[in-house]
Amino acid sequence: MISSVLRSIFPTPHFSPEEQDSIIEKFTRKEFKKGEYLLSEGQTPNHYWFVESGFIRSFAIDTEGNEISTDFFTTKDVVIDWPSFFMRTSTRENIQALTDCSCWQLSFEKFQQLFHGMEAFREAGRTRLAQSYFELKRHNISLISDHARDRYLRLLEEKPNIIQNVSLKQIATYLGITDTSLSRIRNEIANNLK
Amino acid sequence: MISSVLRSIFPTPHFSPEEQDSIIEKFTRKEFKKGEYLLSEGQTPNHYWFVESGFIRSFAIDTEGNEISTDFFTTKDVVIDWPSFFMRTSTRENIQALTDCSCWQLSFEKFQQLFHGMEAFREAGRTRLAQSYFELKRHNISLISDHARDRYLRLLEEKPNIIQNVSLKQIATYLGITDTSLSRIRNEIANNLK
DNA sequence: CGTCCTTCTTGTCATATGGCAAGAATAGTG
DNA sequence: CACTATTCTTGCCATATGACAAGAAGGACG
Repeated sequence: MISSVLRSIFPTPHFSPEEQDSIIEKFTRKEFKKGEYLLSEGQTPNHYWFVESGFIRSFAIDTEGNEISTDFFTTKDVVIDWPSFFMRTSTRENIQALTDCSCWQLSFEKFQQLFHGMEAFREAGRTRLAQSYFELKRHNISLISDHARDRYLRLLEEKPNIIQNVSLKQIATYLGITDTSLSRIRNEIANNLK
Repeated sequence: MISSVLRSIFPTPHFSPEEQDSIIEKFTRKEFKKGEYLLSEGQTPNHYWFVESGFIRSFAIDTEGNEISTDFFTTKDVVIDWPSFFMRTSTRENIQALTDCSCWQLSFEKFQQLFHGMEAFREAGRTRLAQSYFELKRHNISLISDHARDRYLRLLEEKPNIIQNVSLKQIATYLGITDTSLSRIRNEIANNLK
C-alpha cells in the first residue's frame, strides 16, 4: 500500500529507507464515514492514526454536559489522545470524523515495538508529543490573555479550511465562547466594525 | 548522596535496585534561593529538576507583557518545560523559586543516556509527560467551562499549601482572572455569600 | 519597634460575553 | 424539488469579570 503521507511524516533525513519501510508496514489503512467516532469517552484506545484525508475533531464533555471542542485534525496530523493511549486508561475525549476520512492506523502493540526498538522513532514520537504540549499551552495562555476575537483570527490563520468543515458552535467551544458570540465577532470582522 | 525523593520517583516495582542506582547517580543536588530563576525566557534548557523541598512557579509573558502563571511545583514534582527541553529550542517559560529550594538536577545528555538506554526509564518519562498533558488539558477545559470560583476551589484542594507560598496575583493569573476578582471571590467564600 | 514596600481589599463604573428566543439561511433527505 | 431540521444571525437584557484607584493590612529590615 502506498502512502506518501506516511513517508512525509517519517522523512528521509531522520529515517533510513529501511526504517521507513519497517514503520510503514506496521500501519493499516482505515476509513471513517462522516459522523463516525474514532474514539469515545470511556474507551481505552488501542490505536492512533495519521490523517491521509478528511477532517476530524476531538471534544470533551464538561460538567454541564456541553461538548467542548479540544482540537481539529486534517491531512498529516496525528490523531491521538496522548494520556489515555500511553497510560492505558479510559479516555475523557471523543474523536469524531467531520467528513469522510481516510487514515493510517497503528496499534499500541506495534507502536511499542517501534518505540522501544528504534531510536529515531521514539525521538520523533517524543517530539510530536512535546509539540502538542506546546500548542496546548499556547492555547491555554491565549484563553487567559487574548480576546475571543484574536483567538478566532489566529485559528483562521492556522486552520483556514476549518470554516468549510466545522460548525460555528464547534469552533466556538474551542475558542471558549458561545456560538452566539462567535457569530457577532464574525459580523464585526466582516463589517470592519471596531 | 541520599535521596528518598528520587527513590520514590523511580519506585521499586518498576525499577530494579541496579536501575535505581544508575538513575540516581546521574542526578546532582542543586539549591536555589528564593526569587532565583531556574529557567528564563529565551534560554534553551540543558537540565530539568525534581523538587526535594521548596515551592516553585512557572510563568509566561503574554502579548501585553503580563506574567501568566502556568504551573506550581513542590516536593516530588518534576520541574521542566517539556517542549523546549525535548526540542532543544529556546523557551517561552520562566521558572522561578518562590522559596529557598533544594532540587535534584539531571542534564539533557544524561537524560538521553537513560531514555535511550533503559526501557523502564523511558516508559516512566513518557507517562510523566502524558500525565502533564492530561492536567494541562483539564485546566484548559476548566478555563472554558467553569467559573473562576470553581477553579479556585479546585486549586485549593489540589495544592492546599499554595496559599502560604504564592501571592494572590500569581494565583489569579493561573486561574485566568485578576487579583482583584480573586480577592472578591475569596471574600464571597469566606462569608459564605452566594 | 518604626518605616517602607508590597500585597490585599474594597468601591465605582466599564465591558466582554452569556442566556434566551425569534427569525433567516442553509443543508440534508425522501 | 419540496420539506424538515440544523445552523447561523440578531435583538434584548443579564452577569461575570476587568480597570482603576484608594485605603488597609501584612512583611521585611535597619
